[in-house]
Parts: sequence; C-alpha cells; structure tokens
Amino acid sequence: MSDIDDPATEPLLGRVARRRQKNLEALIQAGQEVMGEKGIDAATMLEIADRADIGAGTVYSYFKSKDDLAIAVLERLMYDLALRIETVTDTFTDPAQVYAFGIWNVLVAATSDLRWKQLLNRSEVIAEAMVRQMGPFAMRDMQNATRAGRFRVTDADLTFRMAAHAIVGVALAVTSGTLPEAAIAECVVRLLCMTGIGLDEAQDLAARPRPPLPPA
Amino acid sequence: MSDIDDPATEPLLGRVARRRQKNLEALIQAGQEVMGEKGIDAATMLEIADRADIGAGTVYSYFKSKDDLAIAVLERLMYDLALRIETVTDTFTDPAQVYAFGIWNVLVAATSDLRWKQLLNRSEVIAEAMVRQMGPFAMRDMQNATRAGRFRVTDADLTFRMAAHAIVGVALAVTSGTLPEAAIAECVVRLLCMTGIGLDEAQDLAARPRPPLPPA
DNA sequence: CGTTAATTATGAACGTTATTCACTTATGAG
DNA sequence: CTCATAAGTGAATAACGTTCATAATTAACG
Repeated sequence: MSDIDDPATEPLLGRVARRRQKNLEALIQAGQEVMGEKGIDAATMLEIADRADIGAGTVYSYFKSKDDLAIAVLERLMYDLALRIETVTDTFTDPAQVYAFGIWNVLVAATSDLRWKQLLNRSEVIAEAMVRQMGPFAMRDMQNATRAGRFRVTDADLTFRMAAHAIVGVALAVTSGTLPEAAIAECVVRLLCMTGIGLDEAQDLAARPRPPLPPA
Repeated sequence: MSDIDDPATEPLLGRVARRRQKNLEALIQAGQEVMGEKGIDAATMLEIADRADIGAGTVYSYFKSKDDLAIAVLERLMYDLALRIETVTDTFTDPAQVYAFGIWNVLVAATSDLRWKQLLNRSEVIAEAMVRQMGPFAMRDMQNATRAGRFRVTDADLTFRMAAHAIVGVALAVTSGTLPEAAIAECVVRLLCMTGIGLDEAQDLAARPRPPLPPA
C-alpha cells in the first residue's frame, strides 16, 4: 500500500487477459456452431459451454444472458460478411452498384448459408445485428450514391433498417419454401426502389454482373 | 345404428360446440390481454388459462403450443385492424391511396397501441400474421393500383411481405426510441417507393390527409 | 519463492414454466 | 337409465437458463 504509482488496470493484462480473449473467441465460435446447427432456441447453454470447453456458469462472466451471446454470434457473422463484400466492392466505380451488390450478397448468404437458416427465426435479433454491423457500410454507400445523384435517400439509417428487416423476412420465406428462389432478384429490385432511384434504374442495377465473393 | 341418414357431425353441434366456441374466444381474448401486458415470452400459459377460466391443460386441446396461441392472438389483432381500415378506404377513389392509407395506419397502430409494443419482440411471428391477415387486402390494393397505372408491382406477395417485415422493424425501432416518431412518415414514403411509383409521387401520396379510423 | 488478496472458473442446485397424462366430468345416443 | 365418447382438469414432469457457494488461478509483494 506504499507504492506511489497507481497504474490501475495496466498490470492486469497478462495471462488472464489472454485466456479471457481465447475463451471469448471459443464461446462465439461454439455459439455460432451450435446455434447454426439447431437454431438459437434449441441450442443449450450447456452444449455451447461444453464445446467451448468452459464451465456452464463461466459463460455468464462473458455474456449477461443467452440472448446476449446470440447477439454477439450474429454480429460476428454479419461483420465477417460485410468485410468479405467490401473486398469486392472497393473496385466498383458506381456507388449505387456498391449498395446493390451488398444487399444482393446478404440475401444470398441468408438463403444459402446453412448456419443462417436456423438463425432467421429470431428476426428482430438478426436484423438488429445486421443494422449494427452492416449499417455503417450500407449507409455510407447510400450516401455516396445520393451525393452522386444516383439515389435519393434522405434518412439512410431508416432506409437500411427497413431493408434489413425486409431481407430477413424474404430470406425466411425463401428458406421455408413460401417464396421461390427467384424472389431474391425481385427483392433486390424493390430494395433499390426504396432508395428513390426509380424502378427502371433499379432493374438495370440488379441486372449487373456480380463478381464472386472471396471464400469465408 | 338403424337411422338411414348419416349427418355425421351434424348432431354434435349442440352444447359442446357452443362451449368450445366460447372457450376459444375467451382464450384468444385472454391471450391478447396477458401477452399485450407482459409480452409473449413473459406471459404464462397458466395466467392466460386462468383469465379465460379454463384448466391449464385444456388450453392444449385448443392450441398445439404457446406459439400457436400467440399466432392466433396476433392474427386476430391484424384482422380486426384490417377490417377497421377497410371501412375507411372503401370510400377512396385512388387505389394507390388505399394502399398508402393502409400501411400508414398499420404503422401508427404498431407504434401507438400499447398491446402491439409488447408483441413486436417476436418479429417473425407478428410479420407473418400481418402477411396472412392483411396480405389479401394489401395485395388486392396493390394490384388495383397497378392496373390503374399508378403502381408498378409485379409480385404483390413479395412486395407486401417485405413491407410487413419493414413495418415491424421500424415500429420496433420507434417504440424503443432508436428512431424518432417522424420516421413513420418517411417509412411510408419508402414503402410506397417499393411499389415502383417513384419518389415524388410517393411523397405526394404520403402527404394526403388521412381520415380517422373508426374506434376499435 | 511463499504468502496473500483478488479475480475468475466451476458445476451442482434452483426456480420457472411449457407440456403431458392419469383421471374426472359432461354429453348425447340407445 | 346406461354407456361410450369427447372434453376438461391440475398435479406431476422435464427441460433449461441462471445463480451461487466453493475452488482454482493469478499476479503483486516481501
């Protein structure tokens, strides 16, 4: 109690912090696996904890609740996809096409990736994760396109939030067979319409070729 | 076993059928109350059964599961609102305005009716109920407006499904304070854009006066 | 090194709640 | 009145998220 310097949390960043980081990653990874296999509700905290090789109670020192963990899992999924999309779109010249390419690929991922299918049943959670993680990218693209005179977006936040929920809804309908796969293309067109670009231009945008995404 | 006529289920419609009908109504009513007060998840089957004056186990002879009951509750809510909207719109002459008025009022109900707020947290359930109960009305309106040359909708089912999910998403954001009340108007504009009508006409449509709905 | 205070991990125990089921009650036909 | 069937009942069950008393680990300090 005599030391003058009080570095507070500085010396705490040793083995503990490293293990904590590893455990956190293991938990998100395990959560993604189990929830992706059985769905969020059917996934049990015990199985996730086991697969992450962590005690059942310990999970709660990383996440406040099961929903909290689910949010982290989904946000990770969204962020990873956003980055993969980004690697392709930063070669595009038309800002409107950047946005179009983005939502198209999100829709494709949501309907084809097995992991996503199980997660769609908690629409509000997955849509919220999408807004938080992909929103910044999407809003930037919409604003760029608006500045370039392509889109006419006044509230990018609202517009993308609407798009995110619509995407989840359509993905849900497609994976459950209520809507055909072909609906994806039309969905993209309609989401582009929401930006104020007009139907004809939207169809034109949606018809552009789409380079493949880099592998996950 | 001698009677020639075999009306099958005809004689069964006596006291039993009447009680069954009453119980069903009581259950949906009680479900609406309790779920509207505490949310779907926090509502317990026991409280709902009690309030409907029905044994806890008996509920399962009316609904396969809690989710099933929630779906029935939400579909009832949607259908009632659809009918109330209908009483106003059947005096309209512009078919595009009929659709615009409808989505606007759904959005208003979702953000102002206390009961709805608690239910929004199960987005996919409420959106699905909306599609099932209001979809037929909305699709008819969109198709009318398309025939009249106002909208340019090719897949009304898809378009309204997207709208329903977007509405729920926006309502969720407004009630949670993430979006301001003013977002409702802009949301309506963007949903109208999805019909292919173009931004300017959409804004014009959204600015039209809206007669009040009849009381519930 | 050994000691110690504090932080983190553990998994058994808890409480809650949707659902089931053995049993009772009500109904309508003969 | 009697019986067979359908409907109702609520206590018992099972499952799972979460908590908590205890144990292990850590890093600073003498």
